[in-house]
Formats: sequence, structure tokens, C-alpha cells
Amino acid sequence: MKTGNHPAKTNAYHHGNLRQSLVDSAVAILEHSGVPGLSLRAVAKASGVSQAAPYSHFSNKQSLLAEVARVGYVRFCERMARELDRDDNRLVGLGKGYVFFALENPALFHLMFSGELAQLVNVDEIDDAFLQGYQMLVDVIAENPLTQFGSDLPHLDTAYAWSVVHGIATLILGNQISAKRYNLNTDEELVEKMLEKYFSATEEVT
Amino acid sequence: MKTGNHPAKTNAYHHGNLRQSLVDSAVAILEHSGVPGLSLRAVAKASGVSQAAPYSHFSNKQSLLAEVARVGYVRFCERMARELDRDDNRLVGLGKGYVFFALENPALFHLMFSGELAQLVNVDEIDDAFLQGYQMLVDVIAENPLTQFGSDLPHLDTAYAWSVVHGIATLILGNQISAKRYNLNTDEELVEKMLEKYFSATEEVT
DNA sequence: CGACTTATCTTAGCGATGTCAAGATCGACG
DNA sequence: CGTCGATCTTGACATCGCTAAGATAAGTCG
Repeated sequence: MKTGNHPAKTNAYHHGNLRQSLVDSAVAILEHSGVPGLSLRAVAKASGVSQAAPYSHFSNKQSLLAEVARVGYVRFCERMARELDRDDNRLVGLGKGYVFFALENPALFHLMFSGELAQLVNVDEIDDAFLQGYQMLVDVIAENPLTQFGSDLPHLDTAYAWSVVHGIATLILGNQISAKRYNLNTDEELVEKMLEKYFSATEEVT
Repeated sequence: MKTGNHPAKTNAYHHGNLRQSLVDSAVAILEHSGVPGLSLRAVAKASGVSQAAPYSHFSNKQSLLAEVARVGYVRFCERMARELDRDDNRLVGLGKGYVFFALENPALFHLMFSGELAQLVNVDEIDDAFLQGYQMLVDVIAENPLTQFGSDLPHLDTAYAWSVVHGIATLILGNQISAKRYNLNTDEELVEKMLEKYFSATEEVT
């Protein structure tokens, strides 16, 4: 039942690396059982310890979930970075990475942005992974301004671009928007078509 | 503790109009206690009945929540309709109504679009209120096409406009976007500025 | 080496939750 | 009046997050 990574394991009683193991177990449970299956007791059992053991490493369930979200932010940035250079328009690429991550990790994405962890994880006192992702967007917008909307309030463009991709991701996950409504085969195709159409009018800048 | 509306009440044992009363109680609890305070037992107590009474009218908690979401859709449409004609650009007005509703009813909005009720309430087999709201958007886009993005795939424009307003609403609710980051006083001001900038380039159509 | 300290983990239990089974109540209808 | 079906109550079960009390073992210091 253990997740397998106990590098500092010492004996059967003391786990050795329980904190990290709990986070890994939680991520694994979240991926194949979703949010409803993610109970503290299930996480503890998956790591081979008793129900109350997590409280030696996390003050409560929210603290564990904040760690899980942090893992999510790291993977999120990696996913966006992977897609960033595969597109002629870097903003389109960044957007694809954003939405694709959401589609590939629905439960994790929901946890990261549900706002239930907003007290612990918000933009003001956020961890580095989240800020790194936000900085990607700021940089891409800076190197390729959205002048098709005019040059007033240029700093709003980051919030706008973020809203577009976040809205697409959320609505697809909630089944309010789907590929078959637009006679497309996959949601990925829908995302590409939307981002290419609504993020691409930046040629006139040069 | 009762919500007050028992028009068909018959006696102390049989409530008379429990189904509607439960929905009303749930909406009220959701508004001033949020999702975490919305337990079936609390709803039952607020309507003055025992814990298991709701199961005579709803198969489970999700069924009740689906009813609550339906109430939310009705109010949602009313809110958008109220804002629709107050703007020169009707799309901007519709968007304001969309986001303002989310800001004014955060818990209800979250319930309506969280996707947890997606099996019960989706766009395919949705109730009239939801479809009415979607039709508002379709009509506004039809009478004022977003030709600034080109005229190919025009049916994607509804999904795009929806994504923009939904993304703005969700990110503000999750505290990822806020007015003070843009030196504005209120979130409403931020919403207006964004929608006017990114939804207004439709003059060249006429 | 041996005793003390501290972090870690277990067992037991509390209150709250969603849900179900059994039975009580009462209006409607013959 | 008597039966029936819908409605509601009581009581219970499993699970949940969380806490208290105590067991275990690793580290430290004499």
C-alpha cells in the first residue's frame, strides 16, 4: 500500500519520510479517485500509517492539500513550458499548455484554483512555482503585446489572457463547452482553434 | 427556524410544502454560510423537519443541490437581463451581468458551475433557465458579430465570449485577479474596464 | 553504557455528515 | 369507518476531520 519512496526509512514504526510520502499518496489518489476520494484516512492508509499520523506533519487537511496544490503548480509550469516553444505564437502555445494541463489533470487543476485554498495559497503570498507560471504569461505578453485591443491599460492584458484560457479550461471541465458541439473530434482540437483565432492577431505590431 | 412559506401547510406533522421550503432554506444557508455550511441536516432543521425528511422529496443531497442550482440559473438570467440594456454595447452589458452575479452570489455561482452537478445539470439536458441564459449570449453575438477576430468559425464566438466572462468571474472569486493589483477601487470597476476594452471593437461591422 | 528528551506514530474516541431501515402519522378515498 | 399511500420521525451505520493519551524509537548527553 505504500507509495514506495522511503529513502530515509528506519523501521516499521517510524516511517522515515512520511511527509513526502503523504503528499505523493494524495496526488496519486487525486488522480485516479478525484476530490471525493481524497480523505485524510485514505491518504494515511495509502502511505501505510494510521489515521492520525499525518497530524505529525500537517496541522490539518488543508495544509496537506496546499502541499498537493504546490506539486500541481510545478507540473503546471512544466506543462506550459513544454508547449511554449512548439507554437509560432508563443501566447497560443502558453495557452495550450494551460488548458491541456487542466484537461489532463482535472482534479488537480480544480484543487489548485477552486479558491478553497485561497487563504493559504493566493497570489500575494504564493510559492515560487505559481509565480513562475504567472511570470511566463507576463513575459510572453510583454514580448508580444495585444495591440489589437488598443494600447491603453496594457497591464490589463495579462489578466485578460489569463481569463480567456482559464475560462476555456473551466468550461470544458464543467462540460459546458465540448468539442462535439462544434463538430470537432477532441477537446484539444477545440482549444487549438479557439486560441489560434482569438490570440493570433498580433502581426501588425512588428 | 422555518423559512416562512408554507402555503399548503396542513398540520405540525405533515409540512405541506416541504420540497419548496427545503430549496429555499438551502439557498438561504448557501448565501450566508457558503458551501461548507450547507449540510442536509442543517437544511432540514432550517425547514423545521427531521434529518431524514428530505429523502421523501429528493433521492439524495445532489438532487437537492441541483434544484438549488436551478434557482441560481433563474436569478442569473434575471441579473444578466437587468444589465443587458444599460450598456451601449449589449455584449459588454451581458458580460457585466454575468460577472456581477458571480461576485454577488459567490457560493451559488460556484455550485452552479463547479461541475460536481455536471452529471445532473449539463448543457445537453439542462433546464429552461440555463438555456435561456445561453440563448441571450447567442442572440447578442448574432446581432453584433465579433468580426474583429475574423469571420471564420463564427459559431466559436459564443464559446469565446463565454470563456472570457467566466474566466474573469472565476479568477476574481479565487482571488487570483483583484482590483487592487490594477490600482482600482472595486472589482466592479475592473470588470467594466476589461469588458469595455476587450468586447468593444465591433464598430466596423455596421 | 545508560538515562533523559523529543519527534513520530498508534489507539481510542468525539461530533458531524450522508444515507438507510423501520415505524408513526395523517389526509384521501372507497 | 377502514384501508392505503404519501409523508415524516426515530434510530442507527459507516465515514469523515480532528484531538487526547500513550507507546515507540532515535538522538543526545552524562
